[in-house]
Amino acid sequence: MSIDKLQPLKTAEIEKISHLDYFKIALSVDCVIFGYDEKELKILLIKSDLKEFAGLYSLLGDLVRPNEDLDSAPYRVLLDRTGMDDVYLEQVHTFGSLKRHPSGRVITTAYYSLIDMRHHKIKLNHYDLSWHMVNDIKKMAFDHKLILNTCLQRLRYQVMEHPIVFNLMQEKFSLRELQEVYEAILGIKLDRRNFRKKIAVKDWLQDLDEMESNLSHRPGKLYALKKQHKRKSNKNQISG
Amino acid sequence: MSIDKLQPLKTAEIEKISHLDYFKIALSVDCVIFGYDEKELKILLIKSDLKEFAGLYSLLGDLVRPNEDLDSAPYRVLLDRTGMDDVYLEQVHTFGSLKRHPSGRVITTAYYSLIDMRHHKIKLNHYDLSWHMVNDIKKMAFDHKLILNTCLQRLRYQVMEHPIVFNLMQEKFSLRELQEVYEAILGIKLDRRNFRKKIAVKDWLQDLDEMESNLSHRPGKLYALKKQHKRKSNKNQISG
DNA sequence: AATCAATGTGTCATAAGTACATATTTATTA
DNA sequence: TAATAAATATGTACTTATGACACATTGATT
Repeated sequence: MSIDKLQPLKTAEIEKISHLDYFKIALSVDCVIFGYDEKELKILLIKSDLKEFAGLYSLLGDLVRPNEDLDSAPYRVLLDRTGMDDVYLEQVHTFGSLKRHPSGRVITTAYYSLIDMRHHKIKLNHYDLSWHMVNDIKKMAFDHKLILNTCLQRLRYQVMEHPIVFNLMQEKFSLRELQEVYEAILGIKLDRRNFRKKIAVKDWLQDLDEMESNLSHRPGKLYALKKQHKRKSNKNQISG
Repeated sequence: MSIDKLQPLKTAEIEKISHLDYFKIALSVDCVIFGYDEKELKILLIKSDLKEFAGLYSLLGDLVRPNEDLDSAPYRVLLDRTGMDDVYLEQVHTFGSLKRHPSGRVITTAYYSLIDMRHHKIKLNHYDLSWHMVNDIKKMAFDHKLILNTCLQRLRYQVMEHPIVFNLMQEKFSLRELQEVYEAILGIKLDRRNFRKKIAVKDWLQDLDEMESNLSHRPGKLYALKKQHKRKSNKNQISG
């Protein structure tokens, strides 16, 4: 069930539960799913089917089920929509202004995720899903543009602190490719020499003693994320 | 109505609303209210009245009302409990594991706040409220120790980036007093000379050309937070 | 006048950040 | 096969931030 499909409550239904005043609020999760392709940061969106938001896209979300942990809900959404279950996911913020959802009182917790698009072109058509360039997005359904901005801000902060960009990369990559991902995320050009110094200090990379191939210029060395940093899923982080 | 007082739903009631499956989850806010006194970081707590947590303390929280913004709820809680309405408040994380509340499915969004204890000793007795040394707290009701830790971590991070400690201070203060607050929050001793350098760079302080008095040693200069940084309340930040 | 207890300040060494240029390697093509 | 194009790989000098550390000064107390 998609949040988009949640219809306004009929008065009778509201009456029925009004003695349980505090169970009138529904809770959802929304996933800001970042991908990377053709040197651009992308985001996975679904066409909104609410008439209020005709033609607009919204984040992938769903109502939290009464019998599931909040932090499990976005994993379920991602599994359903992308078929992936070993993704990086981080809770960012909870959005709960009264008027944010036209169909009723829905508070949503936003998560962001990084996934390697090349491995998951699979289920897209099932659901009207599509990838969009983050930079091109002007307007979205609900308050989803705000949610996107908040998550992007968090991603930009996290990206230099933790080895998370590697969720967007193939197993083997050159330093140029890595730099291009950083540039796409941060939205700025980086100096190649300083970038390499910064990455070298972090000690995240394993030199594979292999080279790129099939390029029309000098190939670069290939690297992989060191094993000890490969915990793509963080299902077992703080949660309560 | 306090969350503590939320009783387990009787089966009949659950039946009545079961067709509205997704309105079975209640949403609350919990406030981690930091104070500072006698060179110690304190936190404002209330005695839990749930038998499951007899003798334990819990955070100040309440259910979010169907007609209030999520981000307004902690302001209401603080106003009710402390009489303050111009406090610093920041949303930190939402906790939603299935088993976190013994009385039913309650998901809670945690906020932290910094308030100057000296101005708000007022309403404490009304509510069984009391200040506790953060360092002494071993066990709390619900998952509130986890929430406290998460908020403390966030506070420690924020404190060097933004001029928020001043919410714990009187209008006029010496650099020594300021350093003591930082030490209490961070839980470490700081070098006086390096601390002063760091603060000087931030350009937060107004030199008042006044001195401390009534000390049995050399008095220090008094400072105040510069006007442009005095936005104690951040009610109008991101929210959606 | 001497002592106590704190304030106020500066330097040096190290680490991190930034701007910037040259030699090297491979594929291409003339 | 030699020259060219396009990218890789790398180092230095400058600036800024961080951390360790010591001494002179002020005001209250004895």
